Amino acid sequence: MSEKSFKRYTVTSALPYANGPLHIGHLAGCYIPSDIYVRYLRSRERDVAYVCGSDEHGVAITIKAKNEGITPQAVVDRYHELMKDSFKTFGISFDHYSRTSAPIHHETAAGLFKELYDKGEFIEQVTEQYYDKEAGQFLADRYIEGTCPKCGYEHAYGDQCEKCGSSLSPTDLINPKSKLSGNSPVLKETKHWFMDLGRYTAFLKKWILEDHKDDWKNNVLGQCRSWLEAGDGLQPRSMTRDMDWGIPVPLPEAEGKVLYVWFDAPIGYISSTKEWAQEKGIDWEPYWKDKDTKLVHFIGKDNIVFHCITFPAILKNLGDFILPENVPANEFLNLEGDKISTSRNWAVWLHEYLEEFPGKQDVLRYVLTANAPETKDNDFTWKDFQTRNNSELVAIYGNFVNRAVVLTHKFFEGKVPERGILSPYDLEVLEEMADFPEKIAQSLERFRFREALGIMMDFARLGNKYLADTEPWKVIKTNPDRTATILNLALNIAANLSIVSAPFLPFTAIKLKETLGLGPLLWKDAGKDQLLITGSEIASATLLFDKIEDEAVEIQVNKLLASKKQNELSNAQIAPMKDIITYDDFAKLDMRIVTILEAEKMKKSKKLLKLTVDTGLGNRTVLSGIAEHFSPEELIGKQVTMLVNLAPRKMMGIDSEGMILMAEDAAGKLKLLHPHEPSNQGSTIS
RNA sequence: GGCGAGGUAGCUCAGUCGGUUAGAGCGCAGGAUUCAUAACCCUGAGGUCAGGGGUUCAAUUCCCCUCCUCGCUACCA
Repeated sequence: MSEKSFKRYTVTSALPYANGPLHIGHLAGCYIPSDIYVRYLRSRERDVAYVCGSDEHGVAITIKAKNEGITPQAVVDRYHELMKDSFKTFGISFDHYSRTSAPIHHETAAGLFKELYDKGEFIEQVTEQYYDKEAGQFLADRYIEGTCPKCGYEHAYGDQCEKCGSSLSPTDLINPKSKLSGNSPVLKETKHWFMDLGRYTAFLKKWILEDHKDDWKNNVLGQCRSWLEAGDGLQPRSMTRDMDWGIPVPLPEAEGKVLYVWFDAPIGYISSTKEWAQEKGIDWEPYWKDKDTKLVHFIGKDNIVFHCITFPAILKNLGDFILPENVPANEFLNLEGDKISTSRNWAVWLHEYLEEFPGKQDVLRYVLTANAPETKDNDFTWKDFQTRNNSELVAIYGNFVNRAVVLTHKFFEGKVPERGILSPYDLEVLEEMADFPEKIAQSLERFRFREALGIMMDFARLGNKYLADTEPWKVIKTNPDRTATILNLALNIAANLSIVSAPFLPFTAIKLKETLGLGPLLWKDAGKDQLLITGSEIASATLLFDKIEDEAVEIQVNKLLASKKQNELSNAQIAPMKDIITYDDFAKLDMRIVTILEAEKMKKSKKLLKLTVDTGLGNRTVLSGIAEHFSPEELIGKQVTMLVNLAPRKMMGIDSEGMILMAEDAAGKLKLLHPHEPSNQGSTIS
């Protein structure tokens, strides 16, 4: 298979779900690798359609909309624009970025559903599902919560108990509750259309486990095997859902039902291709139906089953569609040791990165490629981000280019010096240089992006070594001609670097080409040793990469720590209720609204403030252990709550005649309690 | 629980269809150097290949067991 040469390529990246912004996990998982791959293919002048789009259906979006009190359309509009914009700024070079709410997608998905229906592909089944009367909708398993029958955990989901890990079905739950309304759902009959995936088992086993056992990634094969060789085999899977958000099922008896989002989402690749072809005025079909087209799906590991089992089964049934040649799924990226989570705000958001690190797209692209979770989950840390920038991009790549350019300006007035006789060492270096493009290409063709990037950096190292070994800054004193040859070669190495690094670092490659005054160059030019015209001017040196200082990294780490703290707060245990008291117990407390007249720090005390308050009954002195939370100035004039009949207590030689009441949050931070509008001094509280 | 992927140097990862001294980058130490963003270049130290058992002349690699991380487990996407 891998030996086959293809006429064209259709490359897809997982459609990002439009219920939140993009983060580094998305990028590392599939957008950066696919973009590198596609940029490489284009450089090789291959015919490519690189398509993607926002995935805008599914129950999660309707719930988000409900929670925010807006329409699902408003949710997806917001995130579609944000994601599209972020991708563009970040340099993900889709040929087309569509969305699943687009009319062309509705038509395409409904049309293909109908085609399968007409072929008799679906099994109709009436089942009983939980229905939330108040919310007026059927509930996905995930949105039912109840007590786990196996371990008694009270917040088990309808599909799984997080505590004991057992898989459940919603009817197993004891005392099920809708997560939408909190009510007890009722069972209600509903009809759905199922694909009988079991019919494809033999075909899928041969296609994946035999035909692709050598060229698909281990993690992908393993995941497929676990489905295909499961004890019960592949089960029929419902392709429709009871919902009002999505693509209506194109059947008269399917009122109030939409296509399952995993039926329609992969078809989004097809409709995106159609939309692109339409705009370009070309035929979309060869990109999906010609046997000479190589279809590649870039996804994260959570999507393997849909791209390797369900979608191929659909394509297979449709008959004239091709199947993916490869599905190079990546594992997951963690962030500073914890898994990335949208709901916990534990993420580096792309749109924020682009604002906070303007012009540093390539740095993130580099770091996420160098540390891509290709074979196992990986960890992104800001420290690593800084180190890779400073000691790899700046010190190796940027430094080499800078040296070559600066030396050329210093010794040859910024003109490409003439090449003279080549030394044996020169020839050796040129020979080595000529091997790099093919080595990088081979790694890229095999989806080994980390490896390819490493080889690219080795090429930059070769440049540095060449300068270190030939020492043009010394040779210039005795032999200007030889120096000219050295710098001519060094500049040619830099020119080559601009070609082979372009898929990984597109912004940098452009800057480098501009600096060297190069025209458009293709992969086939890489390895050549005379890309520059002797005597042509090169621009003065600009730094391709800047150092990232500790402060910039600290800001990011602190931002994450703040998220973590916020999470702890929202998850904090509420203090249990104290013992019941009588009204008489309560009535003994004399609490009043008082005004703080004076406030000063107690000498020799970290915690105590000395306050003078007007209680309406006269002024009192109160010592309060709040100095770490409030400055004296911010307290003066404030009306607060005070327990006035607390027995006086001497602290640091002063009598404290009462107690200011405070609320304490989970983080131990104190908050004043004051009346919502000014009150008379001494107003009682009961 | 079942299935799958992973556990290799301080860190991030290669690798091993069983075979001399297990590799790379970064980090660290030393050297050299000064064209370059104190960068480059050279050298070096660092590993019970998660743990235990087995097969074998030989195991990091194959088999079994245990531990740890992550994913999937079919209505989240």
